[in-house]
Order: sequence, then structure tokens, then C-alpha cells
Amino acid sequence: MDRIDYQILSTLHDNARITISEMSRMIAMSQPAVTERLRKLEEQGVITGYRAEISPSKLGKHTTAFVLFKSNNCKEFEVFGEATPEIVDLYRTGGEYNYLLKVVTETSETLETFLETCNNFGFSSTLVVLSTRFEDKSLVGSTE
Amino acid sequence: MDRIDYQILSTLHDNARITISEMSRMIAMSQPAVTERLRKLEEQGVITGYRAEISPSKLGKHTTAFVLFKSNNCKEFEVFGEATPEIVDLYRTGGEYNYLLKVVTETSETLETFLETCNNFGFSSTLVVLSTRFEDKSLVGSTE
DNA sequence: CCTGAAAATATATCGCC
DNA sequence: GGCGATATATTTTCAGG
Repeated sequence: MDRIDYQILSTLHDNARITISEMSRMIAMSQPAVTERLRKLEEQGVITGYRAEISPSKLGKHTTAFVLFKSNNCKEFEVFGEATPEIVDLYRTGGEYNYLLKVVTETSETLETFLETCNNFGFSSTLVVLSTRFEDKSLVGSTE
Repeated sequence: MDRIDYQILSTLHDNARITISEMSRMIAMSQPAVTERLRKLEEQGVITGYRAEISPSKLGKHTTAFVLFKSNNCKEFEVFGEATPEIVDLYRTGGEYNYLLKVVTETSETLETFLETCNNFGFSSTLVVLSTRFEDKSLVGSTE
């Protein structure tokens, strides 16, 4: 993992659909060499995937919240988490609560319905997101 | 936005680097038609970007935490948030705290240093992530 | 590990329905 | 909106340093 690998990671973090040819021009290296480096970064698990970012509001999902959760039946709760489309992220945490969920719903009413379902599994505390300042800041600094 | 648009979104959410030709085969539509639909989805802001997912641990970042924050100088705090590479996500929230941060650091020691810096801006409460069950579940159901 | 060249794919841009 | 055809660009593959 040298500086060129970091440049590749940084570039793909900004735009995962860039062509390898264009990247190879940006970083002044032949296109087959970039292809091979990229293949290795994927193989080693440094890059775990590529995803399109989709605007929740354009899909009618206008409410985002984080829910702290305390469950005493973790297996059951995780099955529920997997099966529930509103739960976008699911983290196991230390401290008073044992789960943190990111939840995306259509309106605050839909969020309320979701939270009522949650009450079947334990105790929760909700933080409503008013706005997102930024998300997914790059882990690789521009000069690494 | 019909069923085909949802198929395009779902496919790109799973793999943002798929070729349009391959997508056009999967959804049985001509390549120029898929290209045109994709162009419109980007133009309308339904798709806001494409990013590579990078494994924090492969970059030596082994600690993730969420930090609840109460600041009484929001402008100052947001400038700090932008400038601080450890802060990966920054949300404005309602309730007792006014910010929620996702923080990624190398070790728990680096997290501690970060939290000490934070104390200059207000009061915080930290939830350490033990493990991530899943992240970025698709907002578009497979049959929409 | 990288380059350069050639063959196989993919994309952009037509005119047409 | 979508299709087919074609010109341009990109990716894959591989011999050679």
C-alpha cells in the first residue's frame, strides 16, 4: 500500500464509476498497472464494494433517526433488524444500550409506527436527525 | 420513476461499477435506453454519487464510535467537524444533544485523544461500536 | 511491477419508430 | 421513451523488460 494505492482509493471514494483509463491519466500510470493494483485492493479486502448513493427524500423517505436500543434477546433482535427495511444500519455497541440503529422512514408518523414495533423487543431512545451536515468523509487523506 | 428505474437503482446500490451493457442484459432493455434513464436519475438528484466502500481496519482504523454532542456554539463546532478527519459523519439532531458524530480512529487511545479535543466545544457522550452488523441497507426494495 | 500493442467489450450518438 | 446500427473509447490479455 503506497501513495498510488491511496490515490486510487481516494479517487474511487469520490467517484466509483470513473473509468480506469481516466484514473490512469490522473495518476500518470499505465492503465493495465492501475487495473492490476485495483484487482489487488479488491482481493485484499481493502475495497469492500461500490455503491450508488441514493437520495432518501427523492424516494419519499423524509425522516431519519438514530435509535439507541437495549435488548435482552440479541438473537431475536438481530433477526428483526435484518428483516426490517426501515433499519438501514445496525451496530452492536458497548455501554448502557447494546444496539444503535439508523432508521429511515417516510414521515415522522411512519417512524412512530416503527418505534412502537420496537417496543416489543426492549427499551429504546430516539434521536431524530434534523439535517445531515456530511456523511462518509473519506478515510484516506488526500496526501497519504 | 417506474419499476425499471427501481431495478437500476437497486442494481447500482449493490454494485456501482457494473457496466451499463451488463445492466441492460439483466433488465432486458437496450443499452441506450438504460443510459438515458441513468442520466435522468442522476440529473434529478435521485442518485447523488457513487462511492467505493473502504475497509477501515485495512487502513489501520480499528475503532468506531458514535458521539452525542451538546454544543452552544454551532458555527464553531461545525467548522471543527469539517476540519477533523476522524469525524466521518455529522448529523444535526433534535433532543437533549444537538449533534451526532460517527468517529473512526486507529485505536481506543486515539479515540480518547479525540474526545479530549472535543471537550473544548461542549459536552459529549460516547457509544463505542463493538461490531457492525450491517450498513447501508438498500432503500429500494427488490420488488418495487 | 510495469509498459505497449492488439483483440474483445462497452459507450455515445445517430436516425427512426 | 425506446430500438438498432455504428463510430469512439475502454478493458482484457499477453509478450517482453
